Amino acid sequence: MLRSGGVAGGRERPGERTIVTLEDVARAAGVHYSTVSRALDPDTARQVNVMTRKRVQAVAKRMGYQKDMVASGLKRGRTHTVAVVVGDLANPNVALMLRGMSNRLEPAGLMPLIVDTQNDPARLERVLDHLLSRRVDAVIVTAARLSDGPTLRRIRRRGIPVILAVQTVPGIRLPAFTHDDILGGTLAAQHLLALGHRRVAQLRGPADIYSCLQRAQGFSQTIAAAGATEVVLRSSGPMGTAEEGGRLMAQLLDSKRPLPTGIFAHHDLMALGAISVAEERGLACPRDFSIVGYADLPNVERMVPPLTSISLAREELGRLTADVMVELLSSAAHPPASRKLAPTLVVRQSTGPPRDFR
Amino acid sequence: MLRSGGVAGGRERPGERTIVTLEDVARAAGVHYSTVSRALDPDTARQVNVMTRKRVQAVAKRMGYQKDMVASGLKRGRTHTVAVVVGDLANPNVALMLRGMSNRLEPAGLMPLIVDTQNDPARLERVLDHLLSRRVDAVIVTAARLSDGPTLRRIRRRGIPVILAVQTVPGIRLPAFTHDDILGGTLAAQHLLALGHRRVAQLRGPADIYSCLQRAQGFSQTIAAAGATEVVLRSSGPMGTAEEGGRLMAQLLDSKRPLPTGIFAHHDLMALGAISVAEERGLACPRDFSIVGYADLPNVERMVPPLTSISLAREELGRLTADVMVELLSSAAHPPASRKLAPTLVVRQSTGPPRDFR
DNA sequence: TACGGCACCGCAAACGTTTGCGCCAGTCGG
DNA sequence: CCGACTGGCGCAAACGTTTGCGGTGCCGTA
Repeated sequence: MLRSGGVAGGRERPGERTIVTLEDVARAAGVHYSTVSRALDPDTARQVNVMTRKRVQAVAKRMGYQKDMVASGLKRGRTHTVAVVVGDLANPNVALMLRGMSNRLEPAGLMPLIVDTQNDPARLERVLDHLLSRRVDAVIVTAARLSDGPTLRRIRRRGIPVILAVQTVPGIRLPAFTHDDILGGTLAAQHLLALGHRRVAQLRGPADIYSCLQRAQGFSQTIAAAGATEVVLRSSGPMGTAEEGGRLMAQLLDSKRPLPTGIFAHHDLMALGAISVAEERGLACPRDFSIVGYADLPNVERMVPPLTSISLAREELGRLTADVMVELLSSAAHPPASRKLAPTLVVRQSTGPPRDFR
Repeated sequence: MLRSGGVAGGRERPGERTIVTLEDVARAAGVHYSTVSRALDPDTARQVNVMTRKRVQAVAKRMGYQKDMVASGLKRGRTHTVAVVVGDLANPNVALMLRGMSNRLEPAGLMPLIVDTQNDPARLERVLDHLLSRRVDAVIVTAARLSDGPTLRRIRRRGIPVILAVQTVPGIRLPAFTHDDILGGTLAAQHLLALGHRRVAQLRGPADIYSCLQRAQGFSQTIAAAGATEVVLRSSGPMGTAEEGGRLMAQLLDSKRPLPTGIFAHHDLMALGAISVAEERGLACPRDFSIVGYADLPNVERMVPPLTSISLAREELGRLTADVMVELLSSAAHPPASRKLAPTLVVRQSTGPPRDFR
């Protein structure tokens, strides 16, 4: 029981947390509470006479009855809650995707339970256990690292539906809704090649993120096929941060080789960090080198220079994933198939022809 | 039911969602399940003999027992869930605050249930009903509009603790954790005055958001006290968007009066939109006019020009609110007192002395 | 030996829903 | 007029925990 005393506290008089139960309504309506339960559930409402049904519904409404989802969840074994595991809530990409997801889940009566792993793989396991204990109906994992495979399989073995979004893990038998990052890398490469760049560099994101491997693959393949030369720098840092981009750019500038004219950064922030470092050394972005970012962060078009980037359909990915989840939980039909969303290239002013072309 | 063979399906063999109950553990340990319950709850563990306790705990661990929080919630009346109502998940400000909040709630065993109202006041009511039905232990509302007062009072009358964060409503008797927006407005005004601006403008945010009223009050008071002249433009739009900022700036430019040399925008995005519009008409930002933003959005320092802005302690606000919530739910002591966090001015390059000073 | 006290543990009643079952009163076909 | 059926509803058993109460043993003291 809750206790006591609050003046201007967050609570009104405690204890008077007056909840209206089926039994209360039943008494007021002069029927058994099982009848009330049936009358209020659309699926069973036709089992009760239309007159009593109307009456019960009226009484319930008047008394402000609200089904206790906790009790219902216990009885039915369905909590109408789906957990959404994200790597970092503050990442604009995930925020947008979450919005798309919420917009679809809520009308379907599903509540997203958003948990943040802080990009800490160890937390994923703890968090998933906690979620299972809360009896969520399903889990959407948007922050899977390559090393998370065993954990994910373990969860699935618990008999709970798991869907991956944004990130996936190769070889895992789970439906995944991702961006086509190979295509993303390819688009970046094609763009640089089309501008005439023949010496390019790649600033790669963390190696345990599958989508970074994909981006790298798409990019390198396309570059190699065109016979251009590529130098690859690998980030060991946490995520695609500006600091990491700056660090890699510094490496590039410090090397003996001539600076590549075209650069592909695995993240917009990395690109921005790289540009900053270059500018400190007197290099200007579209003039001395071109750079393509990734993820098309909000407001990146207002930066200097406005960043050419690979744009991802984030909200749509969220919506798509949610749609599939709703389908999976309601009809329990065939298992969903994975899908990839095609990114697009957005050309702005951080890319141009290489200097020796002019 | 679904088929299995579990090809790419989200589930393993269906139906075998095998959950281990107290009774299962009890059977395996040769005790009554009430004993298991006691042995596993730290609060009651000392009621059971240390030997049986150890044994039961070992068996429970071996069998992978996990308390069913749904059943526990039904029995105890506490779900260890707090709802967090936000206006827009994609807003970087709220994302950061949520991160701070989650970081404090989760270690305390509380799960944030994040719901997005899409800045639609009508949704607030629906959403709150839904949350009550899920028996959340408390609610944190971060998106309150002035018109939401009655709704908030209604919820509090339901006997559930409510805490406001970021936004508050004047005269409401609920603890609120906000930024000191009067101070924010004052800082902006002082900065412009100190630079020598005597004709200033204010691009105001929506009038039903209390913090915008506060910003306006702090700013106007300070300007008036210095004897400078101010022109105020009111946004009718939804939120502090770039479009809205551009629209107000256009109004300002279209008016007969000479352009004010110093501008205070209620939001960074409004400031950016205003700058864009001005540049389209051949005006440059620190040269022809100065502008101060608000909220210090991430990466705003990488814009052109890097924006002078009022910086808010977002994560800290989240942490603070969460701390108070944890306190409130655990000790049930005195009701918490409201607090305001002081914002700071971050001077970058969108402000400088007025032209006639040079 | 009797008895109060204590530590430990089992019993069973909740919490608020859902739902299979069965009862009752009509209705209908034969 | 009887049996079968049906629509409408009540009964009660779950779902998995928590927890007040009481019952066992066992100890120590009188």
